[in-house]
Amino acid sequence: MKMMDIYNELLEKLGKQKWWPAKTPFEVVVGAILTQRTKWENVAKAIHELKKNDLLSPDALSSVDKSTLESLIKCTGFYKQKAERLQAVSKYFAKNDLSSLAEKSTRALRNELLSLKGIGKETADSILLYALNRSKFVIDAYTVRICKCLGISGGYDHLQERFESALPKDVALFKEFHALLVEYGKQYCNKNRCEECVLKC
DNA sequence: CACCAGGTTGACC
DNA sequence: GGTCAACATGGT
Repeated sequence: MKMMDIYNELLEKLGKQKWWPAKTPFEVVVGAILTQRTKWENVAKAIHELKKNDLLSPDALSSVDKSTLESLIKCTGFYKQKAERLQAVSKYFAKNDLSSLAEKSTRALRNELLSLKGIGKETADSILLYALNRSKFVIDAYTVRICKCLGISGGYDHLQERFESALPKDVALFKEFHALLVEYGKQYCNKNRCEECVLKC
């Protein structure tokens, strides 16, 4: 099955997902950290709390009292390390505004993001794709599961290379495809009901 | 009560 | 190179 066929199957079944649900690039960054191993529903609550307290900017978030931040994001779990990571990442985005980031290569940006504590490959690529509009394909746990069902095995780098080399370098396509994989995974790839899979796994 | 959720890290082999 | 527990809350 070709990558584009998989995309079209998912799109037909689920419709456009229109990710990422965020108003600003920095909101994507915050969401990307908070959603690690956490349901989006809880992340949305936390982001709402941050907005209510005018903390959804790099300057505000990096200078807010840490225990205050912890209490606001508690519902996302791992709240102590996430508070620390959010502040480290906020300092980076306070120092490097969007126009200065726009001048860097995707490779350089990715390495800088990966050097920050709390940003691994998936979070870095989510930020690159959904906040900075770079054509990096995001691989998550659902993508790995679905690919395994389809007979495509391998780790993060291998799968990412498979998607990126098989697809046109279209940012909108990358965004929608990843969103579809996650949504499909949530609905059909929970351990007990693989049989409803339209991908014939 | 057990298990999972849009991962990352550091320790250990 | 790979594997593994720890991180913590909230929902089913």
